[in-house]
Amino acid sequence: MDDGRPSSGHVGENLLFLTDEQLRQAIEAMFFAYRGFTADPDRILSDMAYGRAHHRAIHFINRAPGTTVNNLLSILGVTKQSLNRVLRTLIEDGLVESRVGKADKRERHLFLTEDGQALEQKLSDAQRARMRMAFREAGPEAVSGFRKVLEAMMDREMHYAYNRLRDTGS
Amino acid sequence: MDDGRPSSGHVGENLLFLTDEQLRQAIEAMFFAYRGFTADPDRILSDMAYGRAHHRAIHFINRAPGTTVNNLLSILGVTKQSLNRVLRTLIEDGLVESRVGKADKRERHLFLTEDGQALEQKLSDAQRARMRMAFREAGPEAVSGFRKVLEAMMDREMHYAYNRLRDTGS
DNA sequence: TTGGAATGTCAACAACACTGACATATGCTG
DNA sequence: CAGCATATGTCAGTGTTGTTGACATTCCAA
Repeated sequence: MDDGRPSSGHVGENLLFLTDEQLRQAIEAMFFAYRGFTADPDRILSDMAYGRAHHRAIHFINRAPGTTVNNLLSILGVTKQSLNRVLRTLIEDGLVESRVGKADKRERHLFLTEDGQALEQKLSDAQRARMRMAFREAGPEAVSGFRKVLEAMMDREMHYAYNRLRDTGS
Repeated sequence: MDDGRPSSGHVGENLLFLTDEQLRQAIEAMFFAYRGFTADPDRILSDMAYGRAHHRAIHFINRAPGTTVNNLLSILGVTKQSLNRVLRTLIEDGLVESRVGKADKRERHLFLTEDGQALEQKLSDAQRARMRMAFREAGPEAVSGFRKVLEAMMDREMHYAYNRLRDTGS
């Protein structure tokens, strides 16, 4: 293993990229890139009392305003206790509003307040700026490939969640 | 913002992909994909007393055998205290060996033991399997684009680290 | 010999995840 | 209505991973 030769026997032009070594480089690229991906928002958040978990909550509430706690839970893939800790501080600080559901009063629908939207802007501006630069540098065809690979890398349920957001988002 | 139109004024054919909405979708794709990316090793590690930090250390020690603690530190981007906690347990458990440097006896050179290599195999096999599937599904051109975008997304220093590993690795 | 670099260690702390248990309000169904 | 399920919130405890700050040791080099 890891001998730098293709993992399947035949060396076809369209199989060359599946070398174990190539795969490992891709794994490392993913690791380093994700660090860059989160670096800018992390910097902004560390000045406040918030962390990455707050960012994720804010992002998805902004993305799907009125979403329920349960829905957010399934998107974020954490326990309700973990999410609740984050949501509580965001609500206390007036960045998120929690409204009791009309149809089902057990549900809480989550919205960003003006302050919450302002922070979301600040965070996603930074993150988008980096993404935009990377996309410009890599070119349109690369971007399409980038998306394709990422989608293929997701777990099935996450892919569903991703598509649901896509459909309502744009 | 986020109105689904390009963020820059002019709508050229080669700028269309830079819509804020597109960027946001890419951000979410990155988030969901990274979860998938780490899911398999995380599952394996949770059965043992290890976590993601141990995986990273093992990965890069395997990648660059004999690397010094300081070098590993700069790659991983954590404090020496944080890394040391992880390394100590790995050494205690006989997965990593720390040898005093010949030229400079202050330095410790890190190697995986047989057990360490076995675990590394197990972890990276799982991670590569997912990556391989994603690559197969997306196709060679997509893979090239994927790599391009990831590289453009890294911080400068991380890009250097990445290239250093690339050069020695293959 | 003195200063600095590389490493290791101790202590305290914070963010973020987990499990388990329990409470409350609401909705649904028999 | 009674009973069960659902949605949410909360309390307590724990674990991993990160951080600072302080200090010791070892060794190289000027």
